[in-house]
Amino acid sequence: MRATVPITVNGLKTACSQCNLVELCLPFGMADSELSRLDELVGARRKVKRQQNLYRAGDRFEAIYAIRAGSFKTDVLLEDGREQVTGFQMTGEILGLDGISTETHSCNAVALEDSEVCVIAYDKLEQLSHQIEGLQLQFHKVMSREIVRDHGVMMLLGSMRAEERLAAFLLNMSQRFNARGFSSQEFNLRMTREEIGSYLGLKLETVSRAFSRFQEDGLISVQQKHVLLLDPAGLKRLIQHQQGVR
Amino acid sequence: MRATVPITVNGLKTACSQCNLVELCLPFGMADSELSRLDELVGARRKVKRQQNLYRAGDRFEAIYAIRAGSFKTDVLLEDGREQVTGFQMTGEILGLDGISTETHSCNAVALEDSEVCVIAYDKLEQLSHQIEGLQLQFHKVMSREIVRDHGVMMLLGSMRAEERLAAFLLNMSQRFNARGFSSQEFNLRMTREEIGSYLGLKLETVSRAFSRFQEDGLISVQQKHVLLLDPAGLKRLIQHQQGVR
DNA sequence: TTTTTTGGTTGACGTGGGTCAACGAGCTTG
DNA sequence: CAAGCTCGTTGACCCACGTCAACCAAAAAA
Repeated sequence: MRATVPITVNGLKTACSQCNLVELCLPFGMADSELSRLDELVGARRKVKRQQNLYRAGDRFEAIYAIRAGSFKTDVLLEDGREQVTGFQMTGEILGLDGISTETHSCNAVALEDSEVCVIAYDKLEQLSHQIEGLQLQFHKVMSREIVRDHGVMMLLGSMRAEERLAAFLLNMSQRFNARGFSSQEFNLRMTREEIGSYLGLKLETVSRAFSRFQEDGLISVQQKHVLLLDPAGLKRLIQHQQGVR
Repeated sequence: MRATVPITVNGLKTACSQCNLVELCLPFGMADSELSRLDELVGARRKVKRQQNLYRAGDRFEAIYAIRAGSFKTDVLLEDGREQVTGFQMTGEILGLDGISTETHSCNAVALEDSEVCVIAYDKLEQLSHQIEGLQLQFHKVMSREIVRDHGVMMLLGSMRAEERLAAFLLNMSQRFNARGFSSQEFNLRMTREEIGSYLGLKLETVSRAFSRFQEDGLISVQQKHVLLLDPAGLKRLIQHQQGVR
């Protein structure tokens, strides 16, 4: 079998070996020799405009997606209309893993801004995992990381008070922006207060008040979606020393 | 390579092909021809007494575990002592997936009763997944199912009120007992009110009060850990129609 | 530019569930 | 079988966060 370099709709090569996100994405930690073989994995890129769905709960599962540009939220809806945001995803992160188990997506993925993803056909991934030593392990690590992340969110939702939740959220965003070469102290959130609230199990008013409180206390400076972390250590202390409600 | 039948400490064969839990466990859905090859996967069984740890956060990750008998809880601890139970596991379910990502376990697994697990060396699983067609897919499905389950817990913690959470918990237990050939209406819980509370993001008093309320309303009959679901449909309605707090 | 819409902030007030405390029922251990 | 546990139940009280509502800023539309 020969690896062919796939061509996308917009005529750009979608080669993992040439992507600057390797460090963050599925191929992380793979040997160069293996990496070049990966190029046949990514079929095409797909653009998703702000507010559009990459996939919806109920859609047949066929591929997973690596975010090349932009960001997403995933959420679950209850029959009665209640929404729970289950995560926010940034470049290099993988979307769609929820679909493997039942071959049907179980949540919605919505672009928070105009974004672009690499489409990774799942059957091809399965095949290549059999052949490329490192790919299987990496993929397992990606899934496992998602499980660990989810446990962190459960901790947050189950055992922390409002301000602790927001502090944890801000520190997490900071760390992820930093990993992508952006400032860890200053960044623009892509989601609304309501979406943050849904993720943190709080109402938007509570999120807004917590932001204001942090600003009063000199921990951060906020203006709409623009956040400046003035005292990250202070935020960390907030999480560790404050005793929980539950 | 020849498959050898491994012998455990207690002299019993640990063969997936002869295990009555195949329907629920990792081998689910695999062809008979593939199944027999699986027997070399399970190294040994390990007994874990009530209250003992199968593994702890920080332990080096080497194996995943399939529950042969008994049940477990997994939890995460915060520096300040707060505990969040992230799940309860029953026979046929897989423990330890959290360890793959960092090669270190990120949570604790504690037996809720005297239990026994099949030890599946992870490196062997990786190898065999390369060779056995169906094993890789099944393993991916198991991990994906865990992710979907976690999203369900987030929904519960983030968007439901106390009674809804307990109703969802009871229905989930009921369904899982049923899948194991036990009554879906009558069962004995293995965990304390405090552990249920930690899982549901509630205090034990709140859990206890919700149990009492359900009994008053004729939805269930409880006596300590013994539960009888008198009106499962009523519990379901409670989740769907009650409007959430958040 | 003005108008409209969407998102964010803030205040006043209400309540679900947390806190604290007493008590009782099973289990275990001597 | 008493003594000491652990676990579960229930009541009284309280507070963190939800609810409702007014208002403002930014962004989008006209």
